[in-house]
Amino acid sequence: MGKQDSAKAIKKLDKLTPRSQNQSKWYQEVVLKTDLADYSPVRGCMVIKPYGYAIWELIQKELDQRIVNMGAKNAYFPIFIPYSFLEKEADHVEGFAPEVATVTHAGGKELEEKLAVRPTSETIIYSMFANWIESYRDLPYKINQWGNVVRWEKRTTPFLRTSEFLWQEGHTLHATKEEANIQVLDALKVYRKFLEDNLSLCVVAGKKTEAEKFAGAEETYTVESLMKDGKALQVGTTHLLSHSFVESFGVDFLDENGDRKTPWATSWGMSTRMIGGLIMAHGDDKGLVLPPRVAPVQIVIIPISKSGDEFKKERETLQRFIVSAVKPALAEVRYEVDWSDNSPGWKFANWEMKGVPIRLEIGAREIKSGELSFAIRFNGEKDSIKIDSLGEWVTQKLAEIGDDMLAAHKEFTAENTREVSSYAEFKEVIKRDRGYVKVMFDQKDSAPESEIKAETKATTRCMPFEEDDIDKGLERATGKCFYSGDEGGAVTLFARAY
RNA sequence: CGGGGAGUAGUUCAGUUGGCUAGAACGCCCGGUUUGGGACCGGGAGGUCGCAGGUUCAAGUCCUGUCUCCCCGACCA
Repeated sequence: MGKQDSAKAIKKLDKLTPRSQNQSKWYQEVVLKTDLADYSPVRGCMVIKPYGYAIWELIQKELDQRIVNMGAKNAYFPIFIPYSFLEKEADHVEGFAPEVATVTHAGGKELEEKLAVRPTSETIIYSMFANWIESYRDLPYKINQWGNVVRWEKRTTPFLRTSEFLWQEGHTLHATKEEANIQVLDALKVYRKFLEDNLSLCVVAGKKTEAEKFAGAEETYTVESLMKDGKALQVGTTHLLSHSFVESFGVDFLDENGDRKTPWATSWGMSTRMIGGLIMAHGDDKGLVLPPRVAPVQIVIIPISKSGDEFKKERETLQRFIVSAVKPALAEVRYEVDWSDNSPGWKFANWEMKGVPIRLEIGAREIKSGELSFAIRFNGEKDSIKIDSLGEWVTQKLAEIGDDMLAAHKEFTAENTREVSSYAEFKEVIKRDRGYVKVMFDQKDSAPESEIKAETKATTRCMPFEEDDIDKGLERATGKCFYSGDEGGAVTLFARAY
């Protein structure tokens, strides 16, 4: 092996491990090499770096608007919760106790009462609601909080499951159960629409089984998304809490007749896990593929020019061209011009890894012809566009890429949703194809679910809505349970999940 | 938390039965040549070998503890 060969061989090591070769190594490298995040000295916690945080900020901005449009007002509650608060709701503490971090010492002394670092904020929020709600005129009462929570998970992965994560949690109170129910489904609709519009993620909406619902909820709804490796990811949840928490913390109100009533509560949340979903649902061998709406850089411009003094004029011409002819057309767009010293090939590969939706190449050729060369990250399309129509084209193209990515993910999800009628077939499909497996299942007793999980690693993801339409209610079809064979099975999706 | 693997430069790794001033490549900085799919030459900076103890004349290397990461399970947004 010559010197050059060995350098080349080593350089290859610096490249991204192809997704097709080693999924988990790929994921880890994408997160680190694209500068989304870094590990921290504390187990399971990650540092979200500027590129990753920019995605989160774009997510926040858009989602926050939609939440506010549902009538929620933003507020902030403390991260510390008296531990006894968690214990007031038996199911809640039972569900969360194993993963709660607690503060036992502060100010150099042992605390009289230990403090829980919130794993979720229901308890502290409803304890405050008890003071704030007095009359039916105060209802509905809708609060949203952007914050962080801590859950001491046994096994962590950046974005998909971290000890601390950032999220949004909405908490609402309503005069009637019907209203609360509508709120729970409205939030679910907002989540789905948001994920489709902004993250180009196809999701299945549905209701969780008894075994899978939130600790303390009467009903839990979910939006689940299928990752490219055939495993499902719960991207968002909404809970009909009904009277739990509310009763424990003594929240009540006087109705029109002066009668003391208990309001009906809901809560709902989505987290930085969404970013993990983005990576896993859209990424490919070359790295990230970002949907334009949440791409911190939507367009990267690679100037192609010779260096050296004799070409200084050429570079200046190129720069002037970019400033005068290109930049005005990109006024509404997040773009970056990469003037770094790296070679064009390196820049192409690097920005592809970072998932930038559109690349423009601009050199002497483009200046001469008045047509800019472009490449689309998502499908590899390469062509050129007249400089005069650049502005219009960019707006339309970015929207189109978002739509196409969603369409592709919808197709993928449909292709990987399979119906089976027997457990034998179920096991085979889960093992061979993964994806969603649609069955008739009787979920009233949780034992079968844990048996199936133990044997196949697959869990119930949800009981979907009729025709995938949240307004139509859950699928009404019933039949024999594929597992027990008894009547009373309802349409249920299983999958291996993150 | 159980089973397995790993921690040496920013990264990937080498480092012999414990033995001289701990190495390489890539990356980074400086100078120059380059630029349409991961360019090249010359020079340079960068390490208390994860951390804490111990054994020894001598520890990156052996022992104990501990922390973090990766893979597999049980817990989960």
